[in-house]
Amino acid sequence: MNPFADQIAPLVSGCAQVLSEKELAAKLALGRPLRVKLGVDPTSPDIHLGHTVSLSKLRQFQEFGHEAILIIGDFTAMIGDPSGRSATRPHLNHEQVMEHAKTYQEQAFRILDPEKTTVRYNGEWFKAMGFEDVIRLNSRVTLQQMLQREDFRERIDKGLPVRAHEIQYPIMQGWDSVVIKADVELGGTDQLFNILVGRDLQHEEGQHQQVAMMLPILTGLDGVQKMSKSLGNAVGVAEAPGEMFGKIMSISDTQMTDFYRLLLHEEIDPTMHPMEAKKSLAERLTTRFHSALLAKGAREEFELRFSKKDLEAADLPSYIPVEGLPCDIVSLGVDAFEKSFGVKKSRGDVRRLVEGGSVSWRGEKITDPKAMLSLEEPGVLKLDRRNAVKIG
RNA sequence: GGGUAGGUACCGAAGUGGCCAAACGGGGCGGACUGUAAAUCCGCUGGCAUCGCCUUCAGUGGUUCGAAUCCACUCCUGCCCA
Repeated sequence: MNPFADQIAPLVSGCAQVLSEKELAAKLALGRPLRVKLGVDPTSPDIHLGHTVSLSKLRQFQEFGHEAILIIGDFTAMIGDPSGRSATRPHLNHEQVMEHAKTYQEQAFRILDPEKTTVRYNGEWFKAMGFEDVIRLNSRVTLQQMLQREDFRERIDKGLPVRAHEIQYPIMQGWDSVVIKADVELGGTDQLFNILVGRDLQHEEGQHQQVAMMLPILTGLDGVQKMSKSLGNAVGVAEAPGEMFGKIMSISDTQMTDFYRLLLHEEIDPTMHPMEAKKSLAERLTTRFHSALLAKGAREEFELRFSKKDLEAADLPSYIPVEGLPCDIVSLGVDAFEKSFGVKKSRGDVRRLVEGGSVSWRGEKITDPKAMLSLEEPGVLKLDRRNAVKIG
């Protein structure tokens, strides 16, 4: 009896596209564990919720007894995946990439089972290739194929540069599949092109072609672009419970549908108030990456601070001004941002916050940037929407 | 290699000798309203300081009382030709 035969439905569920289901069924019918590839490029040090969509699918394969191969693209990260990009990515050196790779792998294991995961760095084989090998590899694809990509086309139409190394990216990602003899490759829908190149190259090498399984792309906090750390719209899996909860609370109602589907694999209860549904979403996701206890705490803290607006009772960082600092509101604000939140603000930034009416001391709004605070009494200094500190 | 069009703040884009820290739009931030939602309205969006000062319009040097704007050279990009 083939242990994998009836896995097709659950494996395909949640995918945006599978090329093809028939091939997947055929592979499962072989009765052996499949080699399932997922590649991640450590272009930033953190994994975010967007990554977890495909990581979870890989996890599912693992649980079904297949072999999960996580490719850390230490070489490809230096080029940067051009998928969906309207500009060349900034070049990262190998040292930076390896630095990121460490935390990346650790964070990926918050979703994957480390025991059952094979981790491979693609520098392992790319570093060993000589120029001759590169040429040989390049001769397998045509320029026209590479230029079919929408993102390149768009750049060409707009007169923006497409650099020669960028077209190497899909070839490299494809070669990864050849090296590890992948049966299946997972990726976001934006990976379709890259994954198909993998199929072509496998075919050229006389291998069976991998099945492409594309997962939907999660939109970031801006509700427009895909979640990405470099776009500043991401929720990192390693973020503190409070941060995570708060960020999820800021998504729009329309986006919630996707978050529910892609991250919880369910539909929103239509009878639920949207805000309640969002709190529940935030709490469940925070539980997933931290714990039920911390998630509950984050929720309570959130309600206290933002719903009841009770800053006094909230658990705020306490702040002690540096010795000899003048007690005018701007100096204090700049120092507090830096000390308590690690955020560097210019005096102008803080002055604008004051003038904009976002700063308050002991519950009283301060709009005069020249105001002096007497710090004799303890109290709460509210700096902006989400940052406040306790003094004294 | 030749021709040609360009390089302005986070992005797009005006400005082509003084009124330019630089129009306008987007984005971002803040406020009001809310549910840290959406929509809407208002304000802010180089740095430091009380008029004011300082650093910015690819880079370097120059012309000028005065340059983002003119000149020279350099670097970078697109397009056309070879």
